[in-house]
Amino acid sequence: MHMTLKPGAPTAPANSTAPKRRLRPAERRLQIVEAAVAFFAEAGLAGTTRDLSQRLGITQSLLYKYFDSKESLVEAVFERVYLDRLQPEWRALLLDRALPLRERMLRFYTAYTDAIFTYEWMRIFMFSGLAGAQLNARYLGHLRVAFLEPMLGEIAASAASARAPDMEDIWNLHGGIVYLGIRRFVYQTPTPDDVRPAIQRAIDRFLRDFGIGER
Amino acid sequence: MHMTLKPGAPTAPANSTAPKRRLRPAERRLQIVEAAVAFFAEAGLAGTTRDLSQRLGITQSLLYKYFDSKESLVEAVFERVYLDRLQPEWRALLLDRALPLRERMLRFYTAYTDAIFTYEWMRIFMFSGLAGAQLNARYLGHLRVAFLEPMLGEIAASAASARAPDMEDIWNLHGGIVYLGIRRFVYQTPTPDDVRPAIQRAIDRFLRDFGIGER
DNA sequence: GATTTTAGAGATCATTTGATCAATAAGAAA
DNA sequence: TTTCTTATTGATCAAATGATCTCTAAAATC
Repeated sequence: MHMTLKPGAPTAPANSTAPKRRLRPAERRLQIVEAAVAFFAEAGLAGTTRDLSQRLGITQSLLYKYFDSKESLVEAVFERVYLDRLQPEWRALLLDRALPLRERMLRFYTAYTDAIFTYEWMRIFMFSGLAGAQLNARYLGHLRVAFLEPMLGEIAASAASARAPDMEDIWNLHGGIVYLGIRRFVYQTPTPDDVRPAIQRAIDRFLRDFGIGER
Repeated sequence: MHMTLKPGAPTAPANSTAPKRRLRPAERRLQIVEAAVAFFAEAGLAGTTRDLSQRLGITQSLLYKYFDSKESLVEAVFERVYLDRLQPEWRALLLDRALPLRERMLRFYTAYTDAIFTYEWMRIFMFSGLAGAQLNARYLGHLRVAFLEPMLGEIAASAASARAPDMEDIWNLHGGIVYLGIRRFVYQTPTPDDVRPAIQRAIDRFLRDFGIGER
């Protein structure tokens, strides 16, 4: 018997509302990329072009009209998934001393987890990390410089106690929060529907430790 | 061009010290499983049997003398990787009130991260999680019942303040620590060589939050 | 040393899968 | 309506890959 260990095509109905019509290139391309995001998130980056095309209700060869290779399709998927997830204004939010630091961090992590706690993002990020894609390192570097380091600076500035956090403390806070998404979407283990209470407690715990009271 | 997105066989020298001799079945089987652990950790569970056999310096067909299918080989890999990682005595350690709680938690997480912060374990755990293997959920369930819930109980018992942690707080602590390994082995991003200081700070921060002083 | 057992190699099969290309028909242009 | 463009299909290729089978030679047994 010929067995493969890849997840393959999980029971996915071919687009049942099949108009079977010719689409304008731009539309079709977008449709393909969006389906590919969902498909690769589920099946992994080793998912086959045939399974993807079946899910779209188009022929496999049509994919090659829009992408030179599977690799370039995956690249388009990355672009689509990563693009515009990190909002530059979050930086201003974190630095806005008109707001209490706790409030700023709460808002930041609420917005951040709203953005990345999706089945597609979480899993594709993991898949690409495991595949050794440079993207992840760049993403985390950007995250650190644009948001986490400013956050660290603000906490240090507010810290009443002698102790101030270092970058590893920040990563610890960050990891504790992100782990919620990993449990939910990678390990597919039960997690609270609303993650905000857990996040709030994590942030409060963190700030309290550096002498920044809730009140 | 025929391109595949799988990591394939990363520049791995075929066992250069090739004695090329006949091994007794038990030895050969073990040799295969150990090589498979390293190989699948690197290439993912979709790595090919041919690449694995090449790395071992044996023929691909020989693998099938020892395993019915690739699937059963992967199962043997799981068994090898998961088996005996979690030491039952850690539970007794966590419950040993002769030791300060902080000390118990410190020792537990030192032992735990010593056990799982390896390239093989971290990556194979992620791969199998993404592949939808039930194993991960079972593992985490076991971890929770055997260690994390006892830990939660001990913290609640020691908590001076009115507030006591709930399971999500424990997962937050746990996630913050495990994230170190994810950064190192999955995202392959720089992390401190010695993780103990960061772990110590995370534990102290946690305990302090529930009124359990270091001193 | 002769005989038997079986670990291992090598060839090969059947699918799978990324990719290509000529033929077709849907829709726009005339 | 007719003509033209091109999105889409269907057939096909070549390489990759899990699996099987026969044969050989190393080691165990006598």
